[in-house]
Amino acid sequence: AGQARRPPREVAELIAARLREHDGVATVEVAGPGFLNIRLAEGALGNIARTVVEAGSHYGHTDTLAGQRINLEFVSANPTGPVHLGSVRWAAVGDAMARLLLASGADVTREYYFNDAGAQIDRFAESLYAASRSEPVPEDGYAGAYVTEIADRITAGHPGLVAEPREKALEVFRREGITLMMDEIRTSLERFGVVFDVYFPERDLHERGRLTEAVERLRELGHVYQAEDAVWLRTTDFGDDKDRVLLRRDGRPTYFCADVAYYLDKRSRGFDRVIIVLGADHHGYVGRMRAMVACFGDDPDQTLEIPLGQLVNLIRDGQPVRMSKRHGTVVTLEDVVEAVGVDAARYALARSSMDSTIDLDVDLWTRRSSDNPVFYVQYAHARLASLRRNAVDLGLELGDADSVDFGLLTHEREGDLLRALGDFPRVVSGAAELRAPHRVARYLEELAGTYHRFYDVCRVLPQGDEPATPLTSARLWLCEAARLVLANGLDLLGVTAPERM
RNA sequence: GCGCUCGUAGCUCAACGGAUAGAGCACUUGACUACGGAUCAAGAGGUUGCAGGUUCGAAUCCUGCCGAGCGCGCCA
Repeated sequence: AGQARRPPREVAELIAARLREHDGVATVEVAGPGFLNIRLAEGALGNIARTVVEAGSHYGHTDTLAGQRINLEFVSANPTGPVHLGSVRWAAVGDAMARLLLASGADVTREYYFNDAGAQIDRFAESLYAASRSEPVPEDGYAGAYVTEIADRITAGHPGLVAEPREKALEVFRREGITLMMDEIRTSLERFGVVFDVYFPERDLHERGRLTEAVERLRELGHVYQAEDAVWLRTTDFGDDKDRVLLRRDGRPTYFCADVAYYLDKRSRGFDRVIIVLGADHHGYVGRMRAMVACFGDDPDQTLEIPLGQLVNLIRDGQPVRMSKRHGTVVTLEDVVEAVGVDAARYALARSSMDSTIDLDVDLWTRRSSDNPVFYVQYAHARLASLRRNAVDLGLELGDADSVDFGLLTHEREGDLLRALGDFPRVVSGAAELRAPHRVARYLEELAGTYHRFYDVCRVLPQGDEPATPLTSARLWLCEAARLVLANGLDLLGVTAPERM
């Protein structure tokens, strides 16, 4: 309407007139501010069932993001402790996002950046060292049972380590500690169904001289200057609040400097879009990252995307579980899985928009009833799987699509279900473009409801001695289509679609 | 102090500037010789934190205020 400079309703009338000429369109009416309500001819929707079943596990896939090479970084928790509750949300959401992008045709690499260099690793090594000698946790050190556990494992593997001089022992604790911690993180993520294509160690950037290269590149581009004996990047040229130090007075690079090199590395690997999923507590980082990207001559709107997500509270017995890194009382990925299971955890964390803070109520998500949304959806799938088993027992198979009359699916509830199934590909591509996996979850909840309402009034299998009819066949196809969409949708969220519950 | 994010039914949360703001739970009333009742039907429940503004149209965009969370190191 903006282009045509005509009132929306008038434009709608013009389009409506054209649509009415098509076969298969029964009526078109203009409603509200300019909506087109298109009613298809009786039975025209039925073919959706055939389309879905024939596409199978591929139904919902599109090529809307074809050709995009995306590097999707998420979790990236420091290898100084187990993955904690905050990061679990990004594991669930990030992985679902990856699946959505893949389903939309993008070329996606899931990436985990682990900071195995820097001060926090020194503190971790010192904490392990202290634990091995039963000394108190050092200032700013890491507490918690896992520290002692890992220290014990390292000393067990290195007899005589206790007798080594401090510096030498620290080196062993550092090296082994990172390895053991990363293994543990990787294992727990895999148990959560999240597998990264690349685990990228920060140390690689340092060892290959990538930081120096990045600084030199920026210097050539004229964005670097020297002040107060340090080397700075003039990020304020591109909207940052203040300029940022790349190399400290003593010549050592900052954490930000490593991130600059890391970005450059991703670009050099051929990614045209870099997505980094972060918690809202890192929002202060966005400005300098965008500015840095602009310094390289890239358009931050095109190549860098940093979806920020709000935090999660774990609720047990109606009370938020307090976390304290200092006291080592953190809720870990393992704790979450133990409390509610992988399916419920992944679903619960992915079903809300990233920008709302969520409460993960253990009591709710472990309930085996319809208050629990993941159960409601999985139940619908199990019910359909059961129906399919019953059909097979009666000797009824789907058979050849050409012998099925899909035009028989004219009941109002069949229409509702068919329309919902037909929406799925758009829901998926829309969720992918908006980086909003929760839209898939909401859609599935609605689809489950639509299916239950259909099932309540439309008998599928013959009762008693009744023979199967052409309508039986058509409805079996419809049910299989519904089952497939539920399964495909759950899979996009990394949640299983059970045959029985 | 400056900045970012959030504020929607009793609760947990949806809503790509568009139709009468929607689901589930909880509550009320119905449907059980049931293809899985772990379901379905109906009802009730809202000044979208408050006040202005932009727009044909605002929960959505802009300004101010209130409230909550989080940032503001040559830490990572």
